[in-house]
Amino acid sequence: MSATRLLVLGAVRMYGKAHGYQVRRELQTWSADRWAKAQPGSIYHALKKMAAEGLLEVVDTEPGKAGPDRTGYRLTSEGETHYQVLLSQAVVEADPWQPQTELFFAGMSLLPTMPRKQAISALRQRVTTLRAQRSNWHQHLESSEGWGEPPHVFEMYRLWGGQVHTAIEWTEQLIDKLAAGEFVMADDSAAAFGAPPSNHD
Amino acid sequence: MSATRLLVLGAVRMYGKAHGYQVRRELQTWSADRWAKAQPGSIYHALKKMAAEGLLEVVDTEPGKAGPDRTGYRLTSEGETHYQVLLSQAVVEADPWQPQTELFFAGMSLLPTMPRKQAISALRQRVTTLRAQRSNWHQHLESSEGWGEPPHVFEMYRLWGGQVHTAIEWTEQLIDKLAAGEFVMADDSAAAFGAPPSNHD
DNA sequence: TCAAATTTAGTCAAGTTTGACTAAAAATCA
DNA sequence: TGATTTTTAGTCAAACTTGACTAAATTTGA
Repeated sequence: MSATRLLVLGAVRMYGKAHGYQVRRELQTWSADRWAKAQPGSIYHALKKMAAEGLLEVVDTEPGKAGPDRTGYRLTSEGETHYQVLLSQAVVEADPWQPQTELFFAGMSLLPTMPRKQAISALRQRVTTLRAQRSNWHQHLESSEGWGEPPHVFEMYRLWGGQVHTAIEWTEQLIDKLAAGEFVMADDSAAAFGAPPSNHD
Repeated sequence: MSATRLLVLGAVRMYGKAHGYQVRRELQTWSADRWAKAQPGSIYHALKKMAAEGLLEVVDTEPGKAGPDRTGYRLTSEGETHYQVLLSQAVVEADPWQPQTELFFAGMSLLPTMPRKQAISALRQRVTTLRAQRSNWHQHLESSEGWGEPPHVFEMYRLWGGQVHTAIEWTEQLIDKLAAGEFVMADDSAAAFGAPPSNHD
C-alpha cells in the first residue's frame, strides 16, 4: 500500500480528469516529491499501472499543445472505491515500524475529501491503535525489562514512545477541531480541498 | 545515502567477517527488516554492490556446511572509512522531509561503535539542525501566515513541529546521559556493542 | 525579429526493493 | 531407520523508484 498511489489517485480525482504532468505539478505544490516518492517516473508508472488495473481509465490522448501528447486519465468507479479504501487506511493505519510520515501525510493531505464524521471516526481509530501501541511499549519497558537488549536500544524505545505520545495528543486535538466544525470537509461544500469538480460530462 | 548500506556495513563490521545470512539474521534481531529495508534481496544486493565498490572484500567462499556456499565479506579500509562517514551522517542528518526514522534508527543502533565524544558532538549537531528547523517552521507559521495553504496543511505543520520538539528533548537527554558516562562506547571497551572483534588475522 | 531560456509532457536505463522460491543439510520424531 | 520439518544460504523475476534526458512549444528580451 503505497503513498504514491494514494496521492496520484487523489490528484487525478481532484481534477476530475488529469494528465501526468498535471498530477506531477499538483503533488509538487504539496511538496510530496520530498516527503513521499513522487518523482516523475513514479507518478507516470503509478498512472499506467493503475490504468492497467482498471482503477483509472484513459479518457483521451490530446496531441499536447506543448511538447508530447497528453494522456488524460479519470477515476473509474473501482478507482473511486479504491480511493476511499486507501485514504481510510492511510489515516487509520499506525504501524509503529513503518515510517508513518509518508503514508499518513498523504492521508492528511487528502483528509478534506472525506465526510466529516468519517474523518473523525478514522482518526479515532488511529488514536486507539496508537494508545494500544503505547501501552504495549510500556509493558515491554516495565515487565521483561532488563533482558538482553543493549541499553541504547531502550533509548530508541523512549524516543519512539515520545513520538507516539505527541502523535496521540495532536490527533486528539485534530478530532476536537473537526468536531467543532473546523475545516471544510467533503460534505460541507462541493469546493472542499481535493474534491472532484462537478461532473459535467 | 541508504540505511541498508549502513546497517549491512555495521553488521559485517561487528563480526569482522560475515556472510550474507549472518548479516540477515543479525539485522532481524534488530527488527531492521521492519523499520528499514532489510529484506534478503536488499541485503545481498548491498553486499555485492559494496564489494564491487571496494568497500567490502570477499574473504572466502566456503562450500556452505548447510545449503549453498557461503561468501564471507570483510570491510576494506575504505569500507571502514565509509562506515565512519555514513554513521556520522545518519546521526547528524535531520532532514525534515525524509522520514527520519529509518536512517536515524540505523545510526542509533550503531551509536556505540562511536567514541563517546564523537557521539556527543554528532548529537549536538543534530540538535542544532533540529532547532534551526523548528525556528524556520515557527517563522513560516507566524509571518507569511494565512496565504494560500489550506488550513488542514497547517495542522500537518503542527504535528511536524511537535515531533521535532519531542526529538530535540530526547536528543538532549541522550547527550546528558552520554556525558554522564552512561552506555558502553567504542572507546570504553573492546566489547562495546557492535565493535569489531580483535583482529587476530 | 530571432536566438536563448523556460515550460510542458513524458521516456528511459539504471538502480533498488520485494518476497516467494530453491536446494541442501541438520534436527526431530515415530 | 526413514520421513518430515526446520534451518541455512542464497537466487531471481517482478515491481518500483530515481532523475537525467528528449523534444516540442511558448515566452523573454536584446
